Amino acid sequence: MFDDCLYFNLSSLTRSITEIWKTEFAKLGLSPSHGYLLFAMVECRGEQQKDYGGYLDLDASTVNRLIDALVTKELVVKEGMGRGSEVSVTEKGKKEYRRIKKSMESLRLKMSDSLGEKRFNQLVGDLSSVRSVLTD
Amino acid sequence: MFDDCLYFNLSSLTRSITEIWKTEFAKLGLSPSHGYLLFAMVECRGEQQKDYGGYLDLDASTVNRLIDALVTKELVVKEGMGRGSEVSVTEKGKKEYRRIKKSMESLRLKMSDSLGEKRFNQLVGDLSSVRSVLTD
DNA sequence: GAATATTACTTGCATGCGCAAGCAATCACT
DNA sequence: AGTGATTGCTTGCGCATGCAAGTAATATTC
Repeated sequence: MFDDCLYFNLSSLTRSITEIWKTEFAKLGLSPSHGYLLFAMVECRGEQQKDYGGYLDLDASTVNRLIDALVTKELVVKEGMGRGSEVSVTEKGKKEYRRIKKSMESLRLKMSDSLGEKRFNQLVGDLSSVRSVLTD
Repeated sequence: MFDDCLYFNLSSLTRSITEIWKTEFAKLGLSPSHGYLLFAMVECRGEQQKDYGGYLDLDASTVNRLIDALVTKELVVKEGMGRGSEVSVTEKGKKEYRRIKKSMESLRLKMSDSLGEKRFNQLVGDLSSVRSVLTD
């Protein structure tokens, strides 16, 4: 009924894909968001919380809570509170990063297998292009 | 950083698009989900709750709660509870349906304008095709 | 037609996210 | 340096959604 509808297709597909990502990341005891954030923290260490919000396109408050969860899991440490605070990735966190990277690669492979390389690339390209049009 | 990542692009774009849809539907005092459900209820009246779950790709419990919200807004009525219950759209609901339809058309136009007809169609086609591959 | 199995709706709980308001640190201007 | 503005982190709240367990209606089997 809504097969031609952008909103419906996007919402529905996102739920499916999120489910796949969740299952893969559950092996690491993380949600996808937590994994992506930790990944970003390792790749660009020393950034402020708000910068991660930019990379992940998430609200600052969401990033803040994700970080607190990573602290609880001892994957990162946070020194101080509020504006002055600093976060850094622990050794445990760095190990987790490598697993996260593998999970991401494995997911990419899995999707590219099940959709076909061409369709996969087409989709990601489209999404990225539309995203950049909308965030002008 | 995640520009080539399916999950990131999908999640992020869905948040943007949902925002646009929310803004449009807010004019009707509805959320997109409520609007889409009401739309479906008018187009296929007499279905059971679970069928709408199929059309909208939503869990039965979610549909149930959406319906209860529509009842509160007096857009539909529900007779009975539990398995035997029947839902039907009120006159008020049918009027709302026409506005919803207009909103959907207006959004389609808006997106097709800002993305370009070609890119818009490409994206919707891709999403739909990928969705059908994944729900085999 | 009575017992059992299946199905459909409900409800409680959890997760992910944003917004708005609060608070605290830093900056800018004088 | 002092005052006010800005910025960045925090927290409370609300919304959308799913899953799991409960309940009640219907179907199936004998």
